[in-house]
Amino acid sequence: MTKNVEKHDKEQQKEKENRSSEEFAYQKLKTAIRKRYITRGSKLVETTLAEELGISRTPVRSAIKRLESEGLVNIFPNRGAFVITPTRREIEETFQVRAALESMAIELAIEKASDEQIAELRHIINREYEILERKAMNEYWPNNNAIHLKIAEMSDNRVLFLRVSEILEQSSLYLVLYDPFSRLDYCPMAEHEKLFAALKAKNKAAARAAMEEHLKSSTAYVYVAEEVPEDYISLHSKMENP
Amino acid sequence: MTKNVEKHDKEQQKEKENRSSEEFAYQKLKTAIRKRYITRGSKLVETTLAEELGISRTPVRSAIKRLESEGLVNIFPNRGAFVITPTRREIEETFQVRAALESMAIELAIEKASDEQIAELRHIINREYEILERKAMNEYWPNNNAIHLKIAEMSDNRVLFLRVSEILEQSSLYLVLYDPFSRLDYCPMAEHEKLFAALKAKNKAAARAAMEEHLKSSTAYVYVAEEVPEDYISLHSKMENP
DNA sequence: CACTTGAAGATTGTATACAATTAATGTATA
DNA sequence: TATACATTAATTGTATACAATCTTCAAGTG
Repeated sequence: MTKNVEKHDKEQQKEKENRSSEEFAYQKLKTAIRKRYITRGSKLVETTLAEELGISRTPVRSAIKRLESEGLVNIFPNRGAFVITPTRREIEETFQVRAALESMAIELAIEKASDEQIAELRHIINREYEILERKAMNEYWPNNNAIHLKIAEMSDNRVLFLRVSEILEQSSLYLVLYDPFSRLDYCPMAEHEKLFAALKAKNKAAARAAMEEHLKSSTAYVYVAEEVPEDYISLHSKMENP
Repeated sequence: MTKNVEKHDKEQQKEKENRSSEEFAYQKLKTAIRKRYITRGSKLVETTLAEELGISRTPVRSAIKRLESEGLVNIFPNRGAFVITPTRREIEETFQVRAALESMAIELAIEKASDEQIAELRHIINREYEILERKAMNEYWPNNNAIHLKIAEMSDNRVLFLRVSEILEQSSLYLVLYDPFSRLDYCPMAEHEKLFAALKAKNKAAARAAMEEHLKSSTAYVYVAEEVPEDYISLHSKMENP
């Protein structure tokens, strides 16, 4: 399950330079999960990963804990760490929380944003069209996230920005985990345009409504391959093991 | 600075039983920070703490990382971990985010709460009067937090509940860190009654307004002993060292 | 046959030793 | 005197060894 983590002794050494081993392990694991080299529910065995990455268990262990605190992994004491398997309910709940944060962000953005920031946002949204034209699907999600991050940044509330970053990372992983072919038959450009229009017009109510609508429809497109029983794994709670 | 962490060899061994060393260190450190045995801005030296707690550096290090992920500590790579010194701005931003989460929570609570849960909430609020009559100040904050947690629980959204728990813990620490005598000349009973009334009447708009008002006035009572320059320490950002 | 029981192996949790980095101190030099 | 540099001490980061715990699976028991 965890064999697909790349391993090229020399190159890895290079990548590792100027980074702590823990940071290195963290990045590798995170991208391995996001790119689904490690599938949902699979166990992260410390010794195996340490060997594959060419470092010791200590930084690997540390990296796994960090991934847990970010909600990408569940740790069961004395039993091991597993990539999350979110339930339908968890996904919906997460998007609901995300909506609360992001709709506040866009309201604040209307108050605080500078013209430069609005222009930058426009630019990122434009890039979305271009990416889809080129069918460069691997660039799609980063750019989509950049749109939401930009809005959070415009709120001029650092704490809010950090919280949005976290939950954005988590919720976009949900989409990835359950999308078997990175199909993306869901194109939110119209919704992004609505967001932008309301923001530019400084219409708070419309902006909030557009954000809530956008995130609600995002949730709907999560493809839950096999319905997971509701009590299967609960985020951050140490229950039974898969 | 970190000398006041208690150390009674035998008792500690007992407390430690049935818990991992890391959990033990985490709890000890957390309460030491909350009770201000370790003051804000002070450095957490791994070897010292390990000796004081009678365990090795490994679990101490791990516990510190956990505290960082919860926002009670800042870690500067290769330099050490420090108890947070939040700026006025950070505090206000945090309360603003908290308001977004909790006002959503109370709206959902109006939809979902059972009569039993409402009765339980009433009970916790009543206990507040009783605690203040007895002047049992050490019971005050836990009970106050219990009120907010109960409302979050009533939302029937586990993800939201966890996020509220986190930010509640963080923001109540802010109050503690800057309140030199645990004076508590601020009595939010009237505000809690407003929350309850709106909840019971199932009036969403009033409930949201009451929550926002309540948290806004809480912020105002944070006593920032010495104004910290705005760029002093930024939460979660690795900048210069105190 | 279902259900315990009990080693043996695998994996996590902790301690400790060593390496790398930073902070502190003292000395030389302009 | 102030500044730059070098040396030393202190602290963090990583590797490895050992201990505790869980999982597995086979043998025994009702």
